[in-house]
Amino acid sequence: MQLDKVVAYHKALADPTRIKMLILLAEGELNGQALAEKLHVTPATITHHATKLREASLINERRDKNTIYFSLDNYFIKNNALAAVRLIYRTVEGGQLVMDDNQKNMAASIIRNFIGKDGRLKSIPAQLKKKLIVLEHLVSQLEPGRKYEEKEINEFIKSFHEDFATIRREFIMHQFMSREDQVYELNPPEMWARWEQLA
Amino acid sequence: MQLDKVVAYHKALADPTRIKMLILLAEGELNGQALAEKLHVTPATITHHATKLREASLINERRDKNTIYFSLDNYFIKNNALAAVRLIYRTVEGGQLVMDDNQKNMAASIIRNFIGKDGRLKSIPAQLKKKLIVLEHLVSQLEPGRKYEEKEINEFIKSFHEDFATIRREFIMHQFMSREDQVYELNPPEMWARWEQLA
DNA sequence: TGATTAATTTAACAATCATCTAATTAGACA
DNA sequence: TGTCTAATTAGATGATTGTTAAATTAATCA
Repeated sequence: MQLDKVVAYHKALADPTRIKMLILLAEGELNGQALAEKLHVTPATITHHATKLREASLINERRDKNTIYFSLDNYFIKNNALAAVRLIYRTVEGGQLVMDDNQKNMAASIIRNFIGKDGRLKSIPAQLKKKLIVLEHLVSQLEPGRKYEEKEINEFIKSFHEDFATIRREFIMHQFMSREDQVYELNPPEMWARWEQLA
Repeated sequence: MQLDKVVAYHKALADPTRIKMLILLAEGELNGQALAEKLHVTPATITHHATKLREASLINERRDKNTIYFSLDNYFIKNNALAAVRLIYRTVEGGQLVMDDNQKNMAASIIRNFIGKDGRLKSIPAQLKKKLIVLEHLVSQLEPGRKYEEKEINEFIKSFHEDFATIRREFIMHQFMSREDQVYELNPPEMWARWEQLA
């Protein structure tokens, strides 16, 4: 995850014509001339941009007779999306956050304070740092990648605390989860709000 | 169209010096000269890059005496990281309506007319079509799925125009947002009032 | 083979960009 | 007031970039 690769990825996406190419290709593969026509540029321009996208591994090509069809490389597009965030915050190693022992102890003690022996949340911490620690603790018990209905999320939260509306809103607000069309999903840990350097 | 926003975000991250600035700031706030020293560039260069990062909302500033301390805007950094991916793949599933170039140009020119170089709204268009274009432009800068308190919405609007009450009412009237129990939320774009076929 | 079609390369252009030096602004403080 | 100090601006320079028209390559097919 070196700096140059991250820069290259963002350079590739830092042009409106190239993004439009990718949007078009998301609906299916297209050849150079078709792209040129739809975007009102010349084929030479498409070649130029295709080269940059290919260098960043964002597209693949397939040859049929003498026309070349471009298609998305979904793997690279999606996997580099968070590369910059990872690099900047450099907190992640194999999906898990790197904390020093001090921080681990501090988090454990706060969780002990706010989570009862029955596993339920005694109260919602008012202090931001403590709140983030507790929210992270809760959200870690959700399944990554699974889609949850709002009702399921409510039930999940209610097994910890009555005020599911507030906590659900906090999940979204601090990027622990995202919602799209009534469907909730856990965000990758890179996106979670961090508490480590808060006072 | 949020394409511009996505491009701006990736442009901001498409330079090694800027990424290094963000990496340094992830460990804590720093002033311009400290950054200049650590990166072996002149303070003028830092100012230059800070301007770009600020325009993309990736950093915040705090003044103490005559020193300005930069810090990360974690919210914007993390929330834009997936913006490109969402934009590229959304068109497929959403079956979103696509504007033709005429309409794009018309919208761009109206936005140019009513939004100053500082990003603020010069006046509220009287003509419905123009008003919808401008409202859509404003509302596109809100985060889908996030719940906003009325105070937050007011602040958001005030960063564009003094008359937040009128504009907030327009947001509701044209279904850009909905309000429930004092909590505001962006509606899905399918609900937004459309201007495309107005005279 | 020659004709056709798609893609690439080349050369050129204007625009943008990163960086520097030097000059200027804006606050702080004595 | 005048002197620091930090930041910004202005102007210049060299590099990179997006785009095009024109020439060229590569593959197909009659």
